[in-house]
Amino acid sequence: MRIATWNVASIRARAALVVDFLLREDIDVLALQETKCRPEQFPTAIFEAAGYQVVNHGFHAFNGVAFVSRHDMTDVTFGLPSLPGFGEQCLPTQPPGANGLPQEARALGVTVNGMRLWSLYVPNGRDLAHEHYAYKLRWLQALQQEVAGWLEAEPQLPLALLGDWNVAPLPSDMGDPDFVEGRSTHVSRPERQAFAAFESYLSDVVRPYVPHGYTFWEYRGGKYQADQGMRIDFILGSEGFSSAVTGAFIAADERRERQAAPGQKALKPSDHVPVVCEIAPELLGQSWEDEDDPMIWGL
DNA sequence: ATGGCAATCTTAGATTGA
Repeated sequence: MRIATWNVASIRARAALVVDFLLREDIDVLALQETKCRPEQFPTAIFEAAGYQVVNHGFHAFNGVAFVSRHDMTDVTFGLPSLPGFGEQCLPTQPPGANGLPQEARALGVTVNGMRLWSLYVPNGRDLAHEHYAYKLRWLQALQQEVAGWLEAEPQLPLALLGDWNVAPLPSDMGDPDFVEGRSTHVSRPERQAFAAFESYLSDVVRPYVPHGYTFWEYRGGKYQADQGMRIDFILGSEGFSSAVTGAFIAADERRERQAAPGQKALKPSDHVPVVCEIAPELLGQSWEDEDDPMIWGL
């Protein structure tokens, strides 16, 4: 089965493109970020008509995370109280985060076929001197501590964190000349250290299959045409998840501009593209620790 | 070159994104 993540930059503007992608690439479960809508505004019917169930989390026209899945989703978790919030004042529907500021719709958890999956939209940070940057680092640290706790309690858990991490972990992940180490977000040492902290428990399940490739290209300045992108969307898996991954790809073609059909509105692409991994469900929950079992060699 | 592109709501200029 195929599991994917995609920052769609508005699900209402992109629903037809997303459904087309799901069917064309035979995707079973898709984690979405930047849905940019409240739950009742989500275009659920178009996904259900295509055979997908929908779970989504959003407070207003910013942020927003969701899952669409061909398989049943259980244990739906809307956000994590340990994560900090951001902004001025909570809406009536919006609980406070760990710091008392409004919790944002950036984390959604579901369980599918025994896999624990999270759709995550990491704050972008805006600028190294902006309070949003400090929020980003605190948010990542709080999430990492949650993950550590989950895996200490259940080391074999097939867990995957899918989403827009807004960090380019390696120098080769940053191809946008406007982003410079020491001056820009996404490439700073604290952000890269915050990302690396997850790799004590999880591994990037796509990198082994796609050593180089971007997942985002800025709309402005012809950056896609110049291939000045960045790799900031990742699927990080626990051992119990990673050991079931049999392939992966980045659907970079989804960043292309498409011709509008005659009389139709043009379908503009998201500035992010989908990241996909292939899972062999029968391998889920295995771990290197299983290799401690006695084995007979060379007979 | 502090622009440029896209989506949203406070509809026409501000805000957010990365």
